[in-house]
Amino acid sequence: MSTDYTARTSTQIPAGHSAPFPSLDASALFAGCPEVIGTPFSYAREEEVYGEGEEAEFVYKVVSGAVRTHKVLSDGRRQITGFRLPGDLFGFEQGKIHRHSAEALTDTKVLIFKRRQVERAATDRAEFACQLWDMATNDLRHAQDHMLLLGRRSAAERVASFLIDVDARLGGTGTFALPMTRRDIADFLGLTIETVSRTLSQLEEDGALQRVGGRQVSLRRARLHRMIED
Amino acid sequence: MSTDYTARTSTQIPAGHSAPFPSLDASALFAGCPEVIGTPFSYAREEEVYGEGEEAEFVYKVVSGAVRTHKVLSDGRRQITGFRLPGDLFGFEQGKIHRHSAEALTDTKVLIFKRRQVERAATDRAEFACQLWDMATNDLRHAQDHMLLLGRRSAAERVASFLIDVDARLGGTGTFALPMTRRDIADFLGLTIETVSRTLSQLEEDGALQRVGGRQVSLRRARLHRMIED
DNA sequence: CGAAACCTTGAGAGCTCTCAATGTGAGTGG
DNA sequence: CCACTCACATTGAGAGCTCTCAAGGTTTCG
Repeated sequence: MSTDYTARTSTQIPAGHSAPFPSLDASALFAGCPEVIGTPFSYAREEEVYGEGEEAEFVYKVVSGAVRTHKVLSDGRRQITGFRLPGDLFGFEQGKIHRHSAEALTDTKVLIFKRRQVERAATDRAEFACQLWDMATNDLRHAQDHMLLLGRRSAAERVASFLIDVDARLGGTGTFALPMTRRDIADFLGLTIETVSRTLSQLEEDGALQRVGGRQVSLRRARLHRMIED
Repeated sequence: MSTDYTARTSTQIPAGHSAPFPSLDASALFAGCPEVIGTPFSYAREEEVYGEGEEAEFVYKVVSGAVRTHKVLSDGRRQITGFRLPGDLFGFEQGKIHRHSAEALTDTKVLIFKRRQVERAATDRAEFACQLWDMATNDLRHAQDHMLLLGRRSAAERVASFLIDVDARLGGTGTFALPMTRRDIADFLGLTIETVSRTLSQLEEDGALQRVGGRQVSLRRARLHRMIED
């Protein structure tokens, strides 16, 4: 079985797909801005796109593959704040410095835009600035949903919610391969890898999903939805 | 001793104060937009400003007092996503519906703006739209910081971090009265009121702060900072 | 001064974490 | 093609942190 999640992702997620949790669909964002040209670039699996504290010189649009953004504490504890899939934009900052890190989950292709060019375009064209605003507001909504998950939901609810979200982003068929490791899932959900693993086993035992190998899952979405109630 | 936190807040936080965690300072946001007129309005302590699911017809700017925004699950579990103090703007949504609720912590004065007017102004004036974008990006950064807190920090770290943040927003003197209840603190930090209370007692025992009554605190900021290391 | 809301403290339970061992799958080299 | 290796995932046992339930204390406000 192939481990080329990049290929799988790019076939299952059309460029115009409306992403359920991170960014607003941005496939058309730069369409009317010929002055904002993206440069194609590639990152290998696990390669860093940018690190916390670096100058925020560019913004990025995922073409294929997947990227995680996260923050870390000095003792290594890590919180993944989001996964970016094809069509998503990321790398925007309020100041000049990146306040989080970004790494490629798999081999990933992106378009790179000069931050200053984007800001210039936003300053010149209100419609464009409004799209950026809209995108940020949408990201903020997802962040608030995730705060509720991290602050108030049980491990089973977190995992069920996560599976439903990933399914929706990967086409909504109910059957897919998780494009990230248990560690990434754990660091996104505020759990340990052992708890994620145990919870998946429990969900399978309860008939809420089936697994093939470590990554491939088939969800019984009605049961999972019932577990999160909201 | 007075419990008029509204008055205390409004004297300790100048209108132009740069807020450390929620919104970008927005004191001048509508300055150049005479067509966007805010209507003064007041809310009593514990009064709802808007509820989740309601149409998002207005946006709000705090003049005095304080507001909390939160999400709730059907069984009552609540996650406060932020506290809004004078100068802060809130109530923006990506769609037409509020995805969270907002309530006044204390008697609160706000300026209300018609959402459609704000959007019109953003469409017309790129500079204005950029300010809104910037504000949303700033909110997003704080949301990401809070995800790290909720997902990966211990109760002691959460409380210490919270106290430092509130101190900074209330003037940075190290001595202040908490403008919210233990329940609000707990629901912001993803803890129970008992754990918040126990943690405060422990911090006092460790010499990291002193308390007078339930709300007044004096921080030893160096010690608190040492506890969060990041 | 009295009532109600808020806060603190205690005891025990439970959920998740830690530490450890075993199992599984993908890529590699013989 | 198969054995090997390494990273990843699962499972178990016990500990620990936070929660729940309960009682008592404190503050606020009428």
